Amino acid sequence: MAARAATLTDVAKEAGVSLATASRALNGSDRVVRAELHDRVLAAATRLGYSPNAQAQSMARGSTDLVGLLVNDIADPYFSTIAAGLANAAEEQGLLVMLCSTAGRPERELELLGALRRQRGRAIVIAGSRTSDRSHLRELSAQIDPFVSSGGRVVAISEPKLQVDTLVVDNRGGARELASEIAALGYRKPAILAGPEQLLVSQDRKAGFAEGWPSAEPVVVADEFSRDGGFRAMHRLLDSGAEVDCVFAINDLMALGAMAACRERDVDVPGDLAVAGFDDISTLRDVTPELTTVRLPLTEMGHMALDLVLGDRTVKPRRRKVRGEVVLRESTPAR
Amino acid sequence: MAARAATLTDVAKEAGVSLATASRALNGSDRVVRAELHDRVLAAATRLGYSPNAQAQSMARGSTDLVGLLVNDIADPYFSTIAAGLANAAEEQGLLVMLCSTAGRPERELELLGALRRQRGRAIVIAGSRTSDRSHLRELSAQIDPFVSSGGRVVAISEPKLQVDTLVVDNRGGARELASEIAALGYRKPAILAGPEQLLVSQDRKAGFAEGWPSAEPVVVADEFSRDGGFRAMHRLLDSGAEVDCVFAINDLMALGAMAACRERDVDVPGDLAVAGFDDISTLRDVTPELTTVRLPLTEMGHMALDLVLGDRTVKPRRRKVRGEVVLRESTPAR
DNA sequence: CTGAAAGCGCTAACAC
DNA sequence: GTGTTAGCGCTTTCAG
Repeated sequence: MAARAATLTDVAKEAGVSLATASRALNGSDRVVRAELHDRVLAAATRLGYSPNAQAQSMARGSTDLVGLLVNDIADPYFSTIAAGLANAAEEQGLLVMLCSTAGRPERELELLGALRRQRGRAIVIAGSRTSDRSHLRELSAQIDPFVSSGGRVVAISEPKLQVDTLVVDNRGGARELASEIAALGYRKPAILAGPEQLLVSQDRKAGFAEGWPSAEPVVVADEFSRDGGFRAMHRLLDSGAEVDCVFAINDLMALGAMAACRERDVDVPGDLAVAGFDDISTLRDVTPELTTVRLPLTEMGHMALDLVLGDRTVKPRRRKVRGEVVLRESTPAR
Repeated sequence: MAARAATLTDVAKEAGVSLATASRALNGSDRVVRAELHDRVLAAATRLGYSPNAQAQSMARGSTDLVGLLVNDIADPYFSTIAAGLANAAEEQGLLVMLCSTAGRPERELELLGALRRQRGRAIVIAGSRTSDRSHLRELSAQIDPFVSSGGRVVAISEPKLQVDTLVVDNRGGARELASEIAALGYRKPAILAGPEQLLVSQDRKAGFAEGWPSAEPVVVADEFSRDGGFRAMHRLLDSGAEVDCVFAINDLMALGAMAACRERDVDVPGDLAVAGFDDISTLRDVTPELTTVRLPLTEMGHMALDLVLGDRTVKPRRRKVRGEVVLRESTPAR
């Protein structure tokens, strides 16, 4: 019934003090309030079930305790792990995370970025891969630039395409190393299960793998950046009759789908075909055969992103490189 | 440099109109603004890179576009899938999700709930399981009650322990059915890998399974509610030498850990031991052997939670039951 | 140490 | 149609 939440004015009245005093007592201002009044205010606040209005506080103070997070799909373990790292780091600093998920539609990025900007968070973390779409990039910048020049901060976890601080994932290097390690195991005929053409992660990992492979040009099949995409891509690869002895799926989820497809077609992994992924998603560490992959420190990346975006701002667009570590497991045995 | 973001006043001045007109042009108020002025305002806004201040808007309007989400661990696929469903549903309604993750420390729930309350969101979704800790429950209520009675809305996805709208997951019924279906397959000596004693999910699923099992009392080993917990619990179960032909892990993650432990000890699943889980986490649908489990419509639950919490509020604490569906797969073949 | 009052950026009566 | 103005709940000078 009580349609209205208790305000600071209510508390002040209840405690018989001024608004200013109530404010000072409830939040550690530099001014000190006499112990007796202090207690009276606190008691009144409790009695009224008072909770400060964060919106009003940020208006008055001119700053918020929010940080925005923009991801492609929060259900994807890649992003949810980063989100977890970020949420923890944010919590340590007393910040709240505003979550936006484009649910796989990169067009939505713009709109959601706008929503995040309106919230006037201290910082915005953009965690999805960039695409090669130049006009989209321009539109993003049109949101980002005014936000930044009015004191907002933005960090991207991706390819360094935006003029903002960036946690640059070394996709290319990781894939290159993976390729050469797999080649060293004795494989000769590689295929790549790629994601959507415009996604830079996909391009970079694909290019890196090709670079790292000593001789043959890998066969490439592209599909969605998901378990189902990997499943379909693998089926198409098998249908094509291409002669292949190992498959690099652009991420673990696709690798998972690929292995499922192999199982369905009675292709033995790794007997008939070796499979490798990228990311090292933790829930996938127990699949059989254990998946060779490139480990990314996802949780830590969440932390790092916040550190970067909240850190010293003297240098303008700062880059921080994140390297992956090749983890060879059962799915790519030595031949 | 420009330390200040453009305000509506700036835009109005730039366009040579009044504040009110600028406001009306930028947001579809019921008042109509003459086309020419309208365009002038829009142009000015673009020129200035204007973005409305959501905080100020909510203050003036007296309502926000926020919904809070409180989870135990956003990296856990159970929660991230619910979060994805919720985020999508929220987006459809033009709402933003504020995410808080207790990171496995239920004590933090209180504090985070307070933070969410301060934000004055339209609604708060509490997605973690309740515990049997009565004093904690009371403290939660102390936060929730004033929020609700001042017009806020709260929905829990869990056991109906809080006096708020609740999406009640039928853990007990699901586990009961699972037990009887597994028993019908010919198993005789069950064990349960449970989670922390105080967590009601764990209690309910355990009790349900025991109820559904026709004869023997299942052996119970408890550990953390995670992959590693399942791993350790299974090792302890095997160490104990208990004679067991099937294991019910209280959730899929624990089941995953349990299977990993079996692999390590050369216990064949399902040859030597059948394993079942609960939740039907999507990334785990491809593990081998395929895991028998109870499927929960997690994404949909996110949607439902928002519907429930935003829906008609005439009836006070409403309950909506979510039933799981037993999915028998390779990990529990007929004997 | 305490109180009065001026905003923070915006919306929504209320006038014209 | 458009403009004026009074708040929304809080912090923070500025006086006392």
